[in-house]
Amino acid sequence: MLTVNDVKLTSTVAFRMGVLGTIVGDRFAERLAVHDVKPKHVAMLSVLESGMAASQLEVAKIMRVAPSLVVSLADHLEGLGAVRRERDPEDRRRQVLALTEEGRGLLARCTALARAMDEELVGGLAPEEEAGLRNVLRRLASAEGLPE
Amino acid sequence: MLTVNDVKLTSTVAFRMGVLGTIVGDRFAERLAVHDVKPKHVAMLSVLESGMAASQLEVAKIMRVAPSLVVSLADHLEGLGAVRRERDPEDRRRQVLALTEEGRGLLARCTALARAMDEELVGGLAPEEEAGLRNVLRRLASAEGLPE
DNA sequence: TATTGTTATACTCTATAACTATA
DNA sequence: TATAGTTATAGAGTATAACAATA
Repeated sequence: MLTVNDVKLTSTVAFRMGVLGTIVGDRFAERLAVHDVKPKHVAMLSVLESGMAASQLEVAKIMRVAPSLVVSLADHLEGLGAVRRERDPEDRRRQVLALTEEGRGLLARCTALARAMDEELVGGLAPEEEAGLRNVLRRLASAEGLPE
Repeated sequence: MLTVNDVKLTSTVAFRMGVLGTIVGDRFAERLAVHDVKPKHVAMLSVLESGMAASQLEVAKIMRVAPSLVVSLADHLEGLGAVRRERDPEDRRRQVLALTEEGRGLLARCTALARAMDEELVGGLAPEEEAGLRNVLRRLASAEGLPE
């Protein structure tokens, strides 16, 4: 082959997803600030709501973060009244995290913020383009072993 | 309305793009390590290659990072022989960053890594799904004012 | 004075390691 | 001894502020 590879870095899926992910994540974080939470706090609420994990160590594994980070996330959410820590009577080492009614409301409010961002993000797309994007994101998330 | 909003946070475009962007970005960073660079270094090479910016302050604006960060990125790339700093004779305050041949080669090798990741990422998609994804990512990037 | 680049400093996020309580 | 959680510490990444050189 005599032709050269002139694909630009910035047009690769990997580079664009990384950059757009950072921008979208930062913007989500800014908006979450009114509720005094960060994306990882909301991710934790979501994990608890799904019932996929209850103890802090289980939550850490699902979220792919260090157990020590779960401690501080849970501390903050507990301070907001969004979660309660309950000792497992069968194994008193385990702290079972329980979503409170306040926590469910907080999750709903944060989800509403994400949906509002979605409208801004995909508002300029044709319906079939939006459907295609959602479908592909769902499949990529699934391929990465992410929940839902 | 009596129905409740039961859209899940994890299925929003905003949340998924943020999470997938982090995963993809981290993976790209891991692979770039063999070339002793990080994503921002490669982004800078790409900006220089595009000719959209030359002075460090211009590069900082295009990349949306602090000027002080451009200093350390340029220091590192200069150490690798990928860029040269040249004082602008017309305004000796300006450091014009010039991509070297070595820098072009480095950019090409890093772009090849991104393309290899693309194949893994979209390999499971149908051709029209992949085309749709690339099209949508290009439009979202454009809407965010990103280059290319 | 204003601007470009640099250096010094501090802050955020998160992981690793040491430690406590329970098993 | 091993495990769940916690606390202490450290590192990466990046911004802000102070500074130097030039305009």
